Amino acid sequence: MPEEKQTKADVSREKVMAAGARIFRERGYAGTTMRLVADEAGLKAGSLYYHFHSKDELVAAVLETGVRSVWTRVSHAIAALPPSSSYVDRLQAAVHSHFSAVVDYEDYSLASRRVFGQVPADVRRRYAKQRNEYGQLWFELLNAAREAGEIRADIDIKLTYWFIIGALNSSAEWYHPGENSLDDIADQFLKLIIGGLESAPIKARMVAKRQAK
Amino acid sequence: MPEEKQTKADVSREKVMAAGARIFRERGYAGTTMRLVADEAGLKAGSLYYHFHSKDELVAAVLETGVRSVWTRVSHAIAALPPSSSYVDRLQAAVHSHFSAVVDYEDYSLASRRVFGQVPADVRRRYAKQRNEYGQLWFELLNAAREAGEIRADIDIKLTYWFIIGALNSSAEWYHPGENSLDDIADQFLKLIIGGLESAPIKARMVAKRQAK
DNA sequence: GTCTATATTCAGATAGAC
DNA sequence: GTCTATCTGAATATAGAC
Repeated sequence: MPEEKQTKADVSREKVMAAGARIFRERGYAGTTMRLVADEAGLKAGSLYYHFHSKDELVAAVLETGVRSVWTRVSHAIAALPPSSSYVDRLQAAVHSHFSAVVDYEDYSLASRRVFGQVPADVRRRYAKQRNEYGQLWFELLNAAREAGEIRADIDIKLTYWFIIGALNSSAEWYHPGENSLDDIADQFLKLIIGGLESAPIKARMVAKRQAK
Repeated sequence: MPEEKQTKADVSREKVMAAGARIFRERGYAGTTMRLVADEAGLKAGSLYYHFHSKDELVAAVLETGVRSVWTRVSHAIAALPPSSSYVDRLQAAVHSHFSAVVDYEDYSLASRRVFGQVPADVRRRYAKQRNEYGQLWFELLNAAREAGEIRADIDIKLTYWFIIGALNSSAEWYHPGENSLDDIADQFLKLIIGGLESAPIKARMVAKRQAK
């Protein structure tokens, strides 16, 4: 095999990208300077251009890595379920794995959130396309769950998607490891998403009312 | 009365601030130049400094206006309810008014989202303080609802707050007037927040299971 | 591969005329 | 109040030594 290991260039490239994610996350697109990225990566500014031909190429790589990481995690989590799993089970796996990925790759997640809308139009288009492809996974899941009667039929799927993803993605903004465990938060989110806020007595009354009709 | 109307300076100041919100929203903190803001406001760059002594002062005003607008809208909506209203009613009013304010003041909402974390530390501190004060309104509401037994007791209030606010605030990112009406979306969000995703039959089964214990 | 220059462009902010 | 003109610092990107 020609390349069995990472070359020195691969290692440096990854370091530069990780540094980029950190700085883009903190300072946005225009606020990030190649000097700051270089410092964070332990290089000099000029050296970055050996790995990325421009700032745009760097930010594109960060964005791309961000979606891909989450996407991979979520699709693996769903694929790992037994085939007999219900759609609600699958949704739970998706919520849990998306949330944990957003937190684990927080530099990339937050960098994406922050610089999307600030990057040049062509970079944004490529990234939006990729993000929509990942979104398809959710659409199909939600649609299937609805057709199977496992989730309510009176709510728009696209809206549901935005709602869930919006809530989950914003978690990287405030999550501090240590306060609550990641699993704990994911479980509470699941309860909210699936069961909603209403308390059991109220829920029972609502259900009774609906069934009385 | 000394000032019965807005002075010319007031009018210009507001124009500059609105222009600032638009540009900060689109390009982030560092990506926004005083020249771009001036263009948008129909002035020359130098003239901005008559109204705001620095870029930081401008961004601080935009952030401050953003929270204040939403806060005012939400507290008025709650105050307008009959005193006999349930906590769930109040929550519904809060969700609806927060959502509609975020959409109505979308330049300010999105500018805040995007530049928070990019602005100088002292500006960020002031804004975070104000945002937390607004958050108190939600904490108190959610706590009261829980104590009254109207919402489930097995979920952390702070988490619930982040969940709801995260979902609502992200709406400014994708909302396009015309597709769905604002009220329609707000209603669907309410259904999700209060009742959750689960369909009526599943909900009934869950409730029955819980009551059987 | 990474370094030390350096060119070129453009930003925030000020001064003073109108 | 708004303009024009300009100072000063800092950014991206390149060139060429090591």
